[in-house]
Amino acid sequence: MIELAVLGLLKETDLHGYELKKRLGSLLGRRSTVSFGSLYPALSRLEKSGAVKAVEANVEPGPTMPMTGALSGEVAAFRARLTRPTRGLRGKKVYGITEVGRQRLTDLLTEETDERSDDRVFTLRVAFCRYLTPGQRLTLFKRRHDDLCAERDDGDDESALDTYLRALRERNRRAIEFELAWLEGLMEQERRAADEPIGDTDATTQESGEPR
Amino acid sequence: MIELAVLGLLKETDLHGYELKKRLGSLLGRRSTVSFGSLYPALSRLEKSGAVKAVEANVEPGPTMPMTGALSGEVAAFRARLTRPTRGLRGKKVYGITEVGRQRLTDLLTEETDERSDDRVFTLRVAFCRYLTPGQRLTLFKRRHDDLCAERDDGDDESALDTYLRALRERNRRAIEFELAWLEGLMEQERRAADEPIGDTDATTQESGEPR
DNA sequence: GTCATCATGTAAGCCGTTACATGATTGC
DNA sequence: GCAATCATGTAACGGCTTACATGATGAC
Repeated sequence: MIELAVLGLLKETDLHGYELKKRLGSLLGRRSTVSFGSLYPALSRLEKSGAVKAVEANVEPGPTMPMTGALSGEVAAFRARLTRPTRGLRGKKVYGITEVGRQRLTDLLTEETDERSDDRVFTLRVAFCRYLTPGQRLTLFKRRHDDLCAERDDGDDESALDTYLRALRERNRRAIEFELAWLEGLMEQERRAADEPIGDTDATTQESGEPR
Repeated sequence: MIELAVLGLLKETDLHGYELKKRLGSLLGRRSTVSFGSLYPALSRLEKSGAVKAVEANVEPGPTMPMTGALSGEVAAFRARLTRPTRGLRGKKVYGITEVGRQRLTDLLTEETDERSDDRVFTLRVAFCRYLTPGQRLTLFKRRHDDLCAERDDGDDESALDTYLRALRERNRRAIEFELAWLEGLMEQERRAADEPIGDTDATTQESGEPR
């Protein structure tokens, strides 16, 4: 789950941990944001497994001090030797995704998961599904659709429930119905896109990962 | 979360672990059902803390064999000595809630929780809110309402999202709106019930826990 | 007599959290 | 110089899962 989130965000652009957490927060909403205590260890794991690597912080030389003459080069080299090589000016450690990471991301996005694996995983998959092919997207939506149908057609006891249990059932039923309709919209859109393969509406996202 | 579920179910009637799991499954739907590996240890913890205790399995003597004469009593006593006292005929260990447990349940139902504590906790609270006073119920609903409002009024960036991120935002916004309406219905109902204190619609559930 | 189901439990491990510790940079 | 924010990390722990081990009962 956290790996999926990190790789998905890093595929778009290089980022450091702190920024990663902020983006994750705005992606998932205040509820269900990850903590530093799980984010940093996750980054270490991903680095160890070769899915991401620390990259030179891309400091645009724009508003840097003019740095008069030959000495400035020496100073920069000295500072570079002091701080660890992949740390930016403010101790930042910027990560980028690798080829291994890209492959891993695709796996995480398409892998078949155990029916009731956290809604957040599905949400993240949709959030990053622009990195999938139309066919893979359809599969993703279809699987969710089937799961929801199974849940809907499941517990219809209706056996003497009190007011609140009935209210809960009703809420659940309608929430499922709503998401099914939403999914059907997405699937329809996907099929339409497949039908007109020339003037597609969203060509920019296809393989847009800038190769570093 | 699991404690809340167990205590809530046991308040209605004594149950053994296996049955508890089944009821929990139908209460929460196939997604998010708990496993034995967490249920049994949870029961042990609750027993250790005095919130539940093993009770004599209430075997209705209905379809028991006639048991001729004085010997049958001896046999029954022998079997009772063999199996541990609180185990039923089939190795079942039936639990009942204690006074401590009832207090703990009320705490778990009314306790203020950290904004984003699993939706399942809220669902369980509603499922068992018949054990609360109308005022406590209103508080429960109101808090949820406020949390959802905060989430809704939160991230409205709208800054160049792709199709899928926009779809996700829209789904989220509408799901929140829907649940807010649902909550408002529940709150209205609660207030109406408070206004007509005589001919209330659901009197049976008020303090219906049979004292063992 | 054997298979499915009922029933309870333990062990290992994953994934995440909170709390703590540290330090750099910016704004006042 | 001090506080707020940015930034990274570690340690301890919680809660839940899977996989495993065990055994009773009922149906056929």
